[in-house]
Amino acid sequence: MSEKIIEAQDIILGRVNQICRKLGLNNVMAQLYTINYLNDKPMSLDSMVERLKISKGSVSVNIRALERYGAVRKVWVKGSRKDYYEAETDIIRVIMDRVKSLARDRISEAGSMLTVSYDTINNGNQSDKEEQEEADKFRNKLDMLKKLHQKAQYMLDLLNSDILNNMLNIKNIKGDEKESSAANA
Amino acid sequence: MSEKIIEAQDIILGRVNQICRKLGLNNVMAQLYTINYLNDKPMSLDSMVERLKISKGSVSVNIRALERYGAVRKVWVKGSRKDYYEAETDIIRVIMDRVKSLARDRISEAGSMLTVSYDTINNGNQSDKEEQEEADKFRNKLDMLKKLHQKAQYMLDLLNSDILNNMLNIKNIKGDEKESSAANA
DNA sequence: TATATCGTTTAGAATGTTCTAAACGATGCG
DNA sequence: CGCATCGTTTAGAACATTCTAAACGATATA
Repeated sequence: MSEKIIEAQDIILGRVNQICRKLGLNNVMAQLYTINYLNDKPMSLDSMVERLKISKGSVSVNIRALERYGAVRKVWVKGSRKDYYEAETDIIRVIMDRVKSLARDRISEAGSMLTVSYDTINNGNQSDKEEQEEADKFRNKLDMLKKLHQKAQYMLDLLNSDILNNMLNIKNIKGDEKESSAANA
Repeated sequence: MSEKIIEAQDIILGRVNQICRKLGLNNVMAQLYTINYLNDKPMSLDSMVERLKISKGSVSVNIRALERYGAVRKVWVKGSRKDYYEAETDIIRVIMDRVKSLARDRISEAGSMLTVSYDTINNGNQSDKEEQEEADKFRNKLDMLKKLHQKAQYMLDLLNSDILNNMLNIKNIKGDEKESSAANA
């Protein structure tokens, strides 16, 4: 690969690194995805090691995580018994799938948490009037959280709906200069 | 505060901790926000220290970060010269503001990154035909990223639009049992 | 079967982060 | 003033993570 291309790619890799730092994401995974996305040919583990200058063990672990998330695919290359990978080019889908998966788990966990917390506060035999008042106020807070929980569930349903997905796919972007139909070669 | 309430709150605090672990968020900030949200009265630094069993320095730093993000407010309490805080109860707004702020910065940075990468690849005088072909393929990838960048900008505009915000506020939740008007005491 | 070439696993080093205790500066109050 | 009570800052300890090199196991090939 030419020096110019490597230089231009490294600019992107550097930015990816910064983004991961800021957002608390796994840098190796992000960079692995990036080079697979930018490269035209499927890449072997060794070529990724060479490209990013990291250990093979790290590549092995993180590329499989990417595969699990549907971000890269293992592809067969004739005449080689190495593993080759290529990136799923629909980045938005990759991200949305991950976000939805995380959100679904969190919402589910929050639901059972609320149940347990309700039970705990209700199983008390408050003799004191002061304490009873406190408990009522806390129950009000739990009710607010319950509403929030339902709203989160609603938002997740929205993410899963066709409406949003169609918007993200079909909607033409301002300044697209009539080349959208010619671009899908 | 009664034991029952503390127990019920701790269930929530435990879950908050797990969520932070999974999503790579700052646990102290999240727990500080949580107790301020759950408590009816504004809290002093000392009461937060006592409640979460963490150092005052940590509370000091993190509560100010929360204040900067608009998640808590400093409030005046008569007859005390301590600082008291109370939580902004519109959690969705707090989260959305933070997400939008992060997204805006990342999108802006990505834009300049693409410019630099374009410049780098274009400033080469490719004599080799092979290299020129490689460069063209790479430019195609950059074009794809440019499209993605525009789409991200479009999504951010959508987040800032009234449409989405109205949906999140007005839309009644399924199973709301006609109590929505009576609830805002 | 012996050997070479893969990908995977893992112990421990290197690195980052998060927390606390103590020092510090500021401010109110007698 | 001098003391007491705040919130803030910081050096370093405690903790968690990420990475690597090397050992390992599996598989193809001769």
